[in-house]
Amino acid sequence: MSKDKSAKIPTPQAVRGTQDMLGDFADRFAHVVETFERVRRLYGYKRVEVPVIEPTAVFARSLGETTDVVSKEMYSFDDRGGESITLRPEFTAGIARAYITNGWQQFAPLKVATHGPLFRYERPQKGRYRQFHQLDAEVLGSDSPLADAELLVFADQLLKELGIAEGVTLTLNTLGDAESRDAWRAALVEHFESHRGALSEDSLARLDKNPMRILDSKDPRDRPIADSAPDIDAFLTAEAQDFFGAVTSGLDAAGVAWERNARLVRGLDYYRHTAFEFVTDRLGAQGTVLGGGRYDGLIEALGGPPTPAVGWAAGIERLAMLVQESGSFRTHVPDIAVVAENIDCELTACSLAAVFRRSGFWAELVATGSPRKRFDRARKLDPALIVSLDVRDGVHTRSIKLLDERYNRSPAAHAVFDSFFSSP
RNA sequence: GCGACCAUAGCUCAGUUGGUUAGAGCGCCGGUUUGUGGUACCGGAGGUCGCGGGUUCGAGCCCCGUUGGUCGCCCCA
Repeated sequence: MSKDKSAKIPTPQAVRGTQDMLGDFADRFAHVVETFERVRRLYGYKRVEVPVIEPTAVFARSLGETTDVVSKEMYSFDDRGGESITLRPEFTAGIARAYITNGWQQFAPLKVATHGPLFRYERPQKGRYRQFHQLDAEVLGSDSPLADAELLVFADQLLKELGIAEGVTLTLNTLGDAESRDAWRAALVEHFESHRGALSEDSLARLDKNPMRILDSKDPRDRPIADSAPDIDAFLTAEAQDFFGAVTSGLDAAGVAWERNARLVRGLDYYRHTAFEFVTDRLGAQGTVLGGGRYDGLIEALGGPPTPAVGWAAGIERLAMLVQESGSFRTHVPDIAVVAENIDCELTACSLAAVFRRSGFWAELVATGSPRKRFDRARKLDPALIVSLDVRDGVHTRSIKLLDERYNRSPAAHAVFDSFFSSP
């Protein structure tokens, strides 16, 4: 063997913006997914699975004119057949594609839910990763405002059951129908053009590319101009007004609190009517916990029949961080620690631990290292019950002690323990 | 793509105006307290000070570059 340290094999690093999860955080992550799976069933959302990879066209089409996003922020590559493939940066486009190519129109209106990894080539920061994970819920083929309302009530219940609704606000806006939206957009452009000289450099660029985005600019120079810009309300058609009214009435009827945010916009043209975000100030610059809206124009943009649809997505990592902060999720600890305090007890302890496990208890066996320190190490596992096996002066001893008074399976564990030592 | 801050033991960090052999706590391993106990004490293993250059008699410390991380901007489907 070489003693030359320079010959040491370098360990490859994790890909930038990806993360490894262990223990508590991974448990919280799973808890978020499990809660989502439970609640979506209460609302009758079918489970749907779509590929992680799609032809690049699926996302390029759905993202339309925002060329920066398509060209710079997607993980795309050519496969061996020369086809351009993209790792999904969102769920909606893939689900819309599946809806069209599988003829799921026959099930409309179709309520579906899924979760899994997504990929975006962005600069990592708090709550923002290159591989991240989302929960997703969509209703395809319904033009009813009650579909929007139900989707939001679902989201609200999810956050409440996760115990993180405190400090999270549902902010809501309408983008109107195509006619309303176009009229509003034109009025905004006119307003911003008239204040062109006072806008920030960033917003001047937005004025050409995506003028509605000036409304939520963070630059203090833009705020007065953005705040004095016209709201969409004056441009809403009667139908659009009724639609928004029906959504908010549905929310009120279901007891879901909401706030109007007339500055909440969506950059893409296929978004219509409802736009919403559940926001918090506890996640740094990434304040959106769950967001979505109605995208009546998307499926048509992908070459399908005109199909109204509405949906939302939520970042699992962000939800897991909020779960951590709220302390609403208890760390998993073992039911029982079985300690062999003497070498002659190790096999018995091993056998007893196996019996506990077969009886449905999470049992940890502590039978290595210094015998004198095993009990202390077992205590540090924070089990509900602790079982000690020892040999004192040649006599085998055993004890089982309850450490967590709230633990309700203690009698069952005692029964297993007694039975183990009374059987021949 | 832009900016700020950071990088020392497995983890969290200290390390003075640049000055002998780089430290602590936690964790890990072993031993002692012949004990129903999360204690205390003793000992041990573990470090290319992110990497590469430079300045200097001398660099963990100063300078340049680089890589990575964090946070923010842009973007946000």
